[in-house]
Amino acid sequence: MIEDDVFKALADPTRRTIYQRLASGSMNASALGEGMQVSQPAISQHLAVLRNARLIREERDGRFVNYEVDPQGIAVVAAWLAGYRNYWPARIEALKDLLKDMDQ
Amino acid sequence: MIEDDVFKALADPTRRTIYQRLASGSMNASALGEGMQVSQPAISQHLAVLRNARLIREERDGRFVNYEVDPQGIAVVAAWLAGYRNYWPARIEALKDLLKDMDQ
DNA sequence: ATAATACATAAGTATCTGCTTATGTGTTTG
DNA sequence: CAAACACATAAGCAGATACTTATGTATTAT
Repeated sequence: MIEDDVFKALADPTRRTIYQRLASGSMNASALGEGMQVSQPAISQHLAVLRNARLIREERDGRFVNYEVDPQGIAVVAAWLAGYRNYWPARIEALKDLLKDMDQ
Repeated sequence: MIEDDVFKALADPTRRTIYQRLASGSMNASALGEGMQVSQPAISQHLAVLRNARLIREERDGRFVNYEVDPQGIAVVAAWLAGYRNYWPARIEALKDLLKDMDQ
């Protein structure tokens, strides 16, 4: 099930970091690895998990592989969340505050 | 980190089912277990994980423990998602369609 | 008081996960 | 062509996870 793949993919903090980086601009696998504390194969494996969940997609460019966000994956989260709309903080401002707090 | 707890908690399909049930009305642990394919201790353990992520909260009532949705947990997901607003399907109708598809 | 009920915790175990090093595949550069 | 590069895959392993059965702790019913 795709919903399961998406939530399992997002359960890992390293994958959420990768996703966040890609959301700020597509880049290749090596660029993604820079500054991260895991090996190249680990990044590659994480990318495979994210891709399988349709959270990202790839486009080969010679010996490079460019990765970018695939809206399909996050749409699953949005849809899931929409089912619990009653429980969201009512105002969007509250969300923005929460976001600010979460930037460490 | 609470974000990590939330996403890890939601990674398990049984826990998402429990959460869904609670979203449709608070109930005690035994009621939650009914119809599910896991043992009573398993349910209890899942509830502890959900509670630790602030996705649910409990209220003891004699020998019963009533569980209900805690908006704090899902607010974390909403906040996370808000950061990727660019990638959501633009119209809420698209979300509703997706939701319909996801009802098996 | 005794038994039953509601739930949590303990301990053990099979499976899953994320990581590593080693190696493979394809592409580009010198 | 040979070497370097970008990335994926294979294999192995330590730790996490989800489950089980057994037992513990309150609370309520008889």
